[in-house]
Amino acid sequence: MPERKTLILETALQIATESGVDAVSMRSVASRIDLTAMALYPHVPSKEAMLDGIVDRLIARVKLPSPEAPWDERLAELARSFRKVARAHPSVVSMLFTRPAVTPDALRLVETIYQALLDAGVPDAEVPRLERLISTAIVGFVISEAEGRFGPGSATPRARRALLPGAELPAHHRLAGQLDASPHITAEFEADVADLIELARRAGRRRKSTTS
Amino acid sequence: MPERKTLILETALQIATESGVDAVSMRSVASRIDLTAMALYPHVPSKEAMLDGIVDRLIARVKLPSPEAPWDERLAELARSFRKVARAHPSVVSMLFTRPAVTPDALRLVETIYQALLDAGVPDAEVPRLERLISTAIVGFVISEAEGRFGPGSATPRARRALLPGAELPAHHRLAGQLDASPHITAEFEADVADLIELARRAGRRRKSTTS
DNA sequence: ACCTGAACACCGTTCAAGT
DNA sequence: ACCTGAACACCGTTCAAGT
Repeated sequence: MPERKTLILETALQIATESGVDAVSMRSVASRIDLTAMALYPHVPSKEAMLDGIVDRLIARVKLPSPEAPWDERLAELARSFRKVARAHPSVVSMLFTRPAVTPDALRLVETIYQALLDAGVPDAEVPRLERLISTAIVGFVISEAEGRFGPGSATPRARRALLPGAELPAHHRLAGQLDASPHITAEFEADVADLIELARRAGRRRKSTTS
Repeated sequence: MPERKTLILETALQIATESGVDAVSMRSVASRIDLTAMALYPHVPSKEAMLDGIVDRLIARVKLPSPEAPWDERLAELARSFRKVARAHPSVVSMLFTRPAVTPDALRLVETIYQALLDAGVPDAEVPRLERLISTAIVGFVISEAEGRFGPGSATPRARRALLPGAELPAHHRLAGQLDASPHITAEFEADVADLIELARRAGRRRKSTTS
């Protein structure tokens, strides 16, 4: 019987991907599978639940890294495949913080990160915090990318600077050269991932040096 | 003439804070200041613009740190005062990623971070990326906190684990003791901020060791 | 210029009715 | 059990009309 529910949620994900989350309505989803809006209610109790379900379907698409790889490679691979899924469904990504999925698939993602951090030698007491920091930074990056928060966006860096007198923005002006160049976003993602892995590595080393 | 616009946006922020973003409508905002919904349009071109404006008003509340403090203290203070504002308006916080403010106040926040990173000795070429990483992690934390993504939330850690057979979740079970204890969220925030500052410090040292 | 009230084309959801 | 169609109480926004 979960077949019907999955069909509804996949249809909702499809509409969100094509036309944005705002285009998802009980009526629009129902009509695509030749039903009326009210026919959805036995399977999905509310629109809120439908939006939660869209996020679930997105999470389910993320590929887990091979458990044989070294811990830092596992973290990097997970981050990359997460970003890949996100880039395929940009308008859905903004719901990742506000509708945290509590599903087996979501749990497996967290388990993968916990395991990597343990293998890095991070003390048990620090693992949950580091998992939250890393996943928050990765999800935040991916949302920012999807929403165009990076890149010029609506206002070019130059136009932005013009909002305030130059005297108030010495750092912006010193960095004008960097800011006006459009950033290589994949390189930036890799550098962020490397920095986060470095934090984990340091947390692992701290333990070892205390232990030995 | 911007008085009227500010009144409208502050009213919208007030309603969002009291009753959630969903309670903000052209009609609800207008009626609180004894107008009809249509009377808002000369000042706010659309509801989307009104939601953008709510975020602007939130950003405007963030206190900047004293420029005399050491760079790492400035970063930590900015993060803390940002979190303080966010905690006072939890339901508004989720819009921070999706509606990035492009206003003088928002610009001053970024300028403060740029300046701190430059003072830390971070090479010009790395400052924009580190600013984005730090602000993404901080905003992500604050959204997660506001949305209850940390803390037990809807499903307790124990209930979460029950979604999958134990054999699939060795790390979760090893960490059960940590996970079942409710995290001290302010301490976690401080630890995250310290880790992010540490990344900046290392980026600064890397430069110095190359230079000398 | 600023505001109103009616109207339009949507919503999510409830409910009585059908098969 | 599953689905429908009408209805309710909302939306954002347009438009003609008022002052």
